[in-house]
Amino acid sequence: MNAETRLARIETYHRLCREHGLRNTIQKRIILEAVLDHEAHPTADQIHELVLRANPDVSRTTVYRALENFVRLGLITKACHPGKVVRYDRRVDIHHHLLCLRCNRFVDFEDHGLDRLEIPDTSAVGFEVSDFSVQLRGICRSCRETTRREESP
Amino acid sequence: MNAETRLARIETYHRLCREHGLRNTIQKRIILEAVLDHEAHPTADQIHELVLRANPDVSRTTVYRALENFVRLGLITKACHPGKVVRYDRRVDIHHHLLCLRCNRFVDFEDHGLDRLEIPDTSAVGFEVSDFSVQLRGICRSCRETTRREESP
DNA sequence: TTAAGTGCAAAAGCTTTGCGGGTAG
DNA sequence: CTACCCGCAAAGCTTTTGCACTTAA
Repeated sequence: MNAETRLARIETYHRLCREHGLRNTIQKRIILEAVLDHEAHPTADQIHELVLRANPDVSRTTVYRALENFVRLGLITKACHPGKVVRYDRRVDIHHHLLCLRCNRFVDFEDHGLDRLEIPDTSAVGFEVSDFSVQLRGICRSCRETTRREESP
Repeated sequence: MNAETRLARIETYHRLCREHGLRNTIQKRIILEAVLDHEAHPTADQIHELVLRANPDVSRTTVYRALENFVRLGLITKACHPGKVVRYDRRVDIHHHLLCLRCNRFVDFEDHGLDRLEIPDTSAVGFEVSDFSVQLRGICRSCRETTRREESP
């Protein structure tokens, strides 16, 4: 995430705090920065670990609370994946994902063709769609290489 | 799920058991049928509840083990969603999802236009894509109605 | 016969909650 | 000042594991 986008997001955070009567505490600020600096799709606990480097006194509970807060404000999102632990995502714009069916690796994938996908009519089911994302499933490079090595030893 | 598809899946299960040297036990059979009969995206615990109706002696542990087994065999899949609990899906064919950003409702969505999406080139990242799915995010009917009621009381 | 599968109990891991005290606005 | 927020400890869920016993093939 480039410095400009990062700064803009932090400004948005301050604005949303003012608008919603929320407090801008040291802890929340550190937690937000930790998510923004994490490229992958971190769990609350992974964020907590990062946060501890900046301030060893921030509790796990506060991290859980702040992250849910940020999601509600639309500052970050939750990643949609098949695992059993919540993962957060600093990205709020349209992007897509690759999922490895063997090792569950879950990474971002950029493609302008996919971005231009035409959203179908969902009025029949009463849904008002605002956003979408394509998930591509398959086998990642390292898993394919592992398979090849096993098959021809 | 129509009776024909259901039967075919159970036959596939028997074939996969033979091919992999796995046993066809009463428990696994009941658990498989419970997933096939569940239209939504059930958790392991929801499946366990259903299973208990058919046989009150099947343990939760066995349900967890069997479901992971079925996923590995490709008999069922795991649903990709933002929650903190694993959800299973009896569907293994191409289909799409609607996610309500307010209440987290997560439902299937059929659209042949989306089915024909052209899979982009992922060779640069080393992924071999076999499958895809589109997730449409927005607000569901009942959440929109709740909002409207709150705004104009 | 024998390796896969099962149930139980216990452990492990993730997330939320209640509460007393702290602090930003 | 006061409403929001914090840290702690404890509870609440979900999921996995070790082990002795059972059973399908």
